[in-house]
Amino acid sequence: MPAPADPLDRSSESPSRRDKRALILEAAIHVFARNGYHGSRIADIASEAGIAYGLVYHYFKNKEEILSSIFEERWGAFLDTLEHIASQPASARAKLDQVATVILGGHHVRPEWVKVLVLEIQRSSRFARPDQIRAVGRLFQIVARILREGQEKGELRMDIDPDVACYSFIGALEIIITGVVLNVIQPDSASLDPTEPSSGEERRDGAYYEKVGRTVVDIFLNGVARSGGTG
Amino acid sequence: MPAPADPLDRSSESPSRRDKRALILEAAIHVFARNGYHGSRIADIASEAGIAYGLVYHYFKNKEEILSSIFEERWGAFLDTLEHIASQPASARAKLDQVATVILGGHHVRPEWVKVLVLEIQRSSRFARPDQIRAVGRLFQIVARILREGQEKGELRMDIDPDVACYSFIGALEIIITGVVLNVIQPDSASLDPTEPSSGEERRDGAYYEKVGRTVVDIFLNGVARSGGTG
Amino acid sequence: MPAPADPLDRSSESPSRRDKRALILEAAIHVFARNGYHGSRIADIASEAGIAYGLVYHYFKNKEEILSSIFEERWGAFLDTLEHIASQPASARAKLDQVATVILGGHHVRPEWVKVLVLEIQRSSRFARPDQIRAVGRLFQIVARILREGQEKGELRMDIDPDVACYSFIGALEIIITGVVLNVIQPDSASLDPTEPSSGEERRDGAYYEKVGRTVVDIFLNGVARSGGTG
Amino acid sequence: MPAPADPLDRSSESPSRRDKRALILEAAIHVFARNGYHGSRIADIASEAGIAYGLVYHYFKNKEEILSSIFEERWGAFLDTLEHIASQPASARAKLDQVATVILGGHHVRPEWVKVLVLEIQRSSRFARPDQIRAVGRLFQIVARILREGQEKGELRMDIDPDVACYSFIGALEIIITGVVLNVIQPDSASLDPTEPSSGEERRDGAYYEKVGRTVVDIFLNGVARSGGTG
DNA sequence: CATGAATGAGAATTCATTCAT
DNA sequence: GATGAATGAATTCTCATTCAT
Repeated sequence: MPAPADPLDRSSESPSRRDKRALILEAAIHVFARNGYHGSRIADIASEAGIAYGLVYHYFKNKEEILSSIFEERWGAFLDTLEHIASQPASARAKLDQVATVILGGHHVRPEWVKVLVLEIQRSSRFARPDQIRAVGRLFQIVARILREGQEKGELRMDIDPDVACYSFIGALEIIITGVVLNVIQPDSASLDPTEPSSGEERRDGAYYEKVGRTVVDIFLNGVARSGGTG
Repeated sequence: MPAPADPLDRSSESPSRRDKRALILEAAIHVFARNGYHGSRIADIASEAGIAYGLVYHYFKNKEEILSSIFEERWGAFLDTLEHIASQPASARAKLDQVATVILGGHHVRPEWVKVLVLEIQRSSRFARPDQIRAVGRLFQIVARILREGQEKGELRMDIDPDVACYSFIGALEIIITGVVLNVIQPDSASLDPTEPSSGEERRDGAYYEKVGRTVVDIFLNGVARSGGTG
Repeated sequence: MPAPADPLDRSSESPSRRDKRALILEAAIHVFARNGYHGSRIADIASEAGIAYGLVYHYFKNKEEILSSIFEERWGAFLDTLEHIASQPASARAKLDQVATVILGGHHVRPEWVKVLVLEIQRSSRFARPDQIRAVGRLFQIVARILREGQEKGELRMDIDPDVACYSFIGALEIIITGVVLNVIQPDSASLDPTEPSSGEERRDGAYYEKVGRTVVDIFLNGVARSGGTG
Repeated sequence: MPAPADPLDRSSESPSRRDKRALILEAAIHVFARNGYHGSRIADIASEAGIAYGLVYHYFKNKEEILSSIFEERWGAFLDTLEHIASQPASARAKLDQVATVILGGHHVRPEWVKVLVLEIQRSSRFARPDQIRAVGRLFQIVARILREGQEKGELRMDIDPDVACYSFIGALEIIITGVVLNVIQPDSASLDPTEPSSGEERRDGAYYEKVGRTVVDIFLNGVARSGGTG
């Protein structure tokens, strides 16, 4: 797999002069990830970014706009990546594999981003603007579309509702991320095949995510029942 | 199925004289569900409970203790119910059916409770004391145990790790609840078989949850792949 | 000197039935001494006294009345003792010796009482009622009277104002008590004649107070100047 | 005596722009003196200083830090002055005269400062951090040193302990200040030689303090006993 | 653009006091 | 008398937001 150009990474946007804004967002992500949205003060973000207190208000109307900016940019990039995956002329299985890789791998590479997206933004969605709700909904739509096209190509069962089935797939991935983020799940070699080569924590986590991703797709496609026939 | 005595309901603890405490918790659940933990003031809880401001502090040390009390009591009851289900001499499939019913039905009957448990507590790493983490972990362990016993009885595939597989099942249910709670998912007749009888919203939601629950279990057991064999 | 029946001690007033009031005062003294007036809650006093919360309000109108009751009773007894000393047909020196013994010894025997009288009441005197002000003033008047009578009997210099001189005497004693109470002064054997017999802390403090008392009276009477003649 | 450049006065530190902090301290001293520490609200201090509520918290962590800042700065300046006096090549008597003048005169010139130092801080064991205790102790050490050097120079009796004797001197001065501060002592012409010229309250108080100061030193040096010899 | 002082609305928490039982 | 639940005013401290420089 050709290093899929980390879809969440925008740090290459030149954090020089014109993009102090990006600097602030980057800092905000770290601070939000560490202390939560409500536990973070503007002052924390400013000092993390190494800039003056009031400057934050030159670039953002208020605290909430920082959060929604993070959402819009990161989530947008994330959706673009998924959209790209969904549009390929590959099998549903291959697409789902890639989706799992992006979602789990995303957390592996940029844990703070995921932490903020999953924990802080989704939770504050109660106050969400309609466009944000819709943006979250698009994730489901994209996966549902993959499934629907899989049905059309005869790869998947016709008697399941793609709009419900997508929950099973996304839910599995999301709960794993949440679990890791909250330290309920501890990615460790314990559940890994010891014959696989492994070096250092970095590698180990990566291996864990790979294995888990494969399992999730496997279960989603084939089910856990013996010989596929209790239904 | 004989309405399994709503396992989350403890309101029968006589909210009369001796249980002002329960009254406050009940009020807090409503308020937290409506405004979120951070958006709720003690004053709101007090007025929702119809008591004086300071009385809240007779029963709870501080705001956070209210939240964790809610968690401990409701989550404990929830786990007890699951434990009971897991201990029955039924098939894995039957148990998973019941688990889905309890989780989705729980939200149907007491949306506020679920809202608070899922959004305010479970997703909040900030309040996570070790014992709370552990309590959340028990949910996974119980489901994993159901799967493991299913394997032992030859009902389920041996080549999947129950500790990972349980994420797929729980994740599916949780994301549905979250979606509904956040209004991303709108339970409506659109995705329902129009031939089923339906009367009023109440009924419609119930039917939706039933159908979704069945689908989730179906997918989890049999997979979405055609004739169970892409893996 | 025949153990002068600890003049501050009223604990023998039978703390049985009719004197729950005394019980509360006793408890209040301990609590005030420990935490200061403002740092003490009615609840603390009640629990120290082993009685119910609200009962305090049966015996005292409010928190302040507790403090002023302590003052009136203890201070009154204290003044009575001094009055008694002043009325004896003894020399001024003998009387001053006794005053020093009562004041320093009082602290030795009932440190809490003195702590409350000196630190809490005197500080709250800013809000004091005129009668309290007057009561404090009586201490000075009594000592001044001792001095005046000493002048009349030719024992003391005529060219000093008894109303000012009494400050020198009382001030010396008070600052010693304050110092000990605040732990600025640590009564220890360091400044004691090592030839004196001493056993245990109790004894050591007592000896310290005795020695200090003698020194204070000595200085007050004879001055610190060489051969009494720099004035 | 050429008005010795009021040693406690630091108001010349330009309370203009850069020293908002000093402005707040000044206001706090007034408010504390008027209402006592516990009777003063941050709001009072802010409004006395003519600034916004929250600005106080820009300069001080909390209410207590305001009090201890007052202590540190004023008491430090006070000790510096005493240190200076003690280091002069003068007689013990002259030094004690100056100490009395500084202490009594300090109250005359800046009654609020003394009120806060004496009533709110010195008598409050609750705020006594070790370094504050030590700072108070230094007052005693300085006076004890004056006495010790007086002994070495043959001016003072050798048979008194300077560490105890200093209590007699400081105690006399302190109780006078306390008395005046608490209105137990009313500086008035009553105890003044009516032949001395006097104009207005200002002058009268000054005269009173001078006379009292001289008496205190006189008694401390020569004692009140006739012909210096009852000991 | 940058800075950080200034503002002030909130919100949590405390606790003296009252009151029903 | 006794109890302790109930009340709610009072106050501290926080922090998003504004603004003068």
